[in-house]
Amino acid sequence: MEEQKISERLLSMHRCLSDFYGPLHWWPGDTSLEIILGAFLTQNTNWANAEKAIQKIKKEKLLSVETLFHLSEEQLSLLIKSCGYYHLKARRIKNFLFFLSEKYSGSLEDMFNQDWQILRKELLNINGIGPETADSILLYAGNKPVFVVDAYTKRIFFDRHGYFLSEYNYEQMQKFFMKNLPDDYLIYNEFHAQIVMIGKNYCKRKNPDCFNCPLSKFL
DNA sequence: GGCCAGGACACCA
DNA sequence: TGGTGTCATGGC
Repeated sequence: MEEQKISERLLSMHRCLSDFYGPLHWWPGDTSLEIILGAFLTQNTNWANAEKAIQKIKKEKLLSVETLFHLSEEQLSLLIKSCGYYHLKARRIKNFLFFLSEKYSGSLEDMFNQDWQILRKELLNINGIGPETADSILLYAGNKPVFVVDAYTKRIFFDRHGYFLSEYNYEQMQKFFMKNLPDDYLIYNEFHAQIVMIGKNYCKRKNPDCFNCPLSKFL
């Protein structure tokens, strides 16, 4: 398909989903710190379990950079147990907090004032932050124009709609969207949120419901 | 009781 | 560079 056609088609899909879902107000979370925590906690985990862990941290009034930084890895792991992989995720969150403290004096505002392409590299250097987590942090907590690719994106645009010629890696898939969509973080935000909704509701690994999927007319 | 969920990394060849 | 094992809880 010609590039212009691909762009038009992607935008058309995006508009179709906007009509279908309305504004999704993503990412679920009141503050940038909460969004960042969510990005770690939902790694290979369903959101409901991650959400429980966040609620527990909020209920204990521990949701601040300063407080979490001084919490031990063990204490943190017990708070986030509900989301699975909790030892691992506690270490990863502590790795991030250590980076934030060392590099930006614990200030998320200073961190997000950094050029986002440099910040992306810095985040990827932290053990426990891969491309999806880094991009979720940049887009949803920092309002940076980065497209987030996840398991649903692959399933919908590769397995279902066959947009990618072969199985692209993360960077290639991301480039596909960023090349073909306007450079606008609001569009990236909303489109990825819509993709997750479609993935959860219509494009499950088993028993996909293509018939009722609002994207079926684009097949 | 089995399968799955909004990844990332260590290890090995 | 690519494939495989590991990390783990809770809902259906």
